[in-house]
Amino acid sequence: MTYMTETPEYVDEHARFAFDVFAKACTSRTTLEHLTGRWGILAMAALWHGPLRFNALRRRVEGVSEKMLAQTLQALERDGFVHREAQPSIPPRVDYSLTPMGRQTAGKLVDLIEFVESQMPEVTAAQARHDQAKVRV
Amino acid sequence: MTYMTETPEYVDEHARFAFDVFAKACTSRTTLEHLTGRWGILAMAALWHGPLRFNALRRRVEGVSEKMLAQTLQALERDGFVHREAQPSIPPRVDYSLTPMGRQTAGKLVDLIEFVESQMPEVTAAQARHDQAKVRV
DNA sequence: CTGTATCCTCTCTGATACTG
DNA sequence: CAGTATCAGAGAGGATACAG
Repeated sequence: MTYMTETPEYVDEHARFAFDVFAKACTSRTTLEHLTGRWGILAMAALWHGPLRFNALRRRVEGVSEKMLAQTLQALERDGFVHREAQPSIPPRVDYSLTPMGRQTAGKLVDLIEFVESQMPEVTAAQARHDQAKVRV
Repeated sequence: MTYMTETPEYVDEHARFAFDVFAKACTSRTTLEHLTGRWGILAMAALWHGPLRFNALRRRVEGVSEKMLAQTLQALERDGFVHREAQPSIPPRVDYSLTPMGRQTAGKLVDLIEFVESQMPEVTAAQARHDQAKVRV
């Protein structure tokens, strides 16, 4: 599958770089969505500092249902970002943790979250400006 | 809104850091979703190397409908990541570009995309292992 | 060209109930 | 505790038509 259907006419060195970056994203769109989806990014961030059991994870990611958390974790496990370790005991105990690859990825996600959070005052200000401009019309 | 409803008992320095990171994400969940949503991240990446007009952007983000692209851009513009410049000419011409804040953010998103892409061979291998293990059951 | 408006579909999501 | 199964609603998303 290709996202890029045409090459910009004004391709310079910088543009060529970006073009490649974007083209590469195509093959990984699904995986990327698992990571950046509504619950994926939160689950990864929650696991960032260490392993968690299913219900502990659920409590940390406020608002997630059992179903969605299970679904999210299954996708992330299949992609190799999350490791699932079940102990065949009664009651069952399952620990979720990040794989080495998952850990690197989570680091970048946390970095993104932190950056966005640091910009929230500016975001809020921008929203206010935008809304006020609309009212004037 | 709070995502964290309990403090882990085993909080050490590292965990406390992660805890804070995660707690901070709460206030910016909506903004984060605009950026990491299905079309948001692709639009940001597409604008990474320079301004684009509406339809050029649409062609670069394969599969996006007019409606969703317009919606996505409006959200990103309102949040202050994207600048929209319309020329009152016939036919109309509208250029979209990243604001300074948007540029920094897009950099992190592109970084994430590139990293995930670089891990795709491992992801694919993990998926194959996972699927094969399932079959055995 | 750059959108907006409308209708319609379909997936995502959450609540509930149930199993091992 | 750690899920799975099922159902129903909400909202994302797409196709089409139309406006400026």
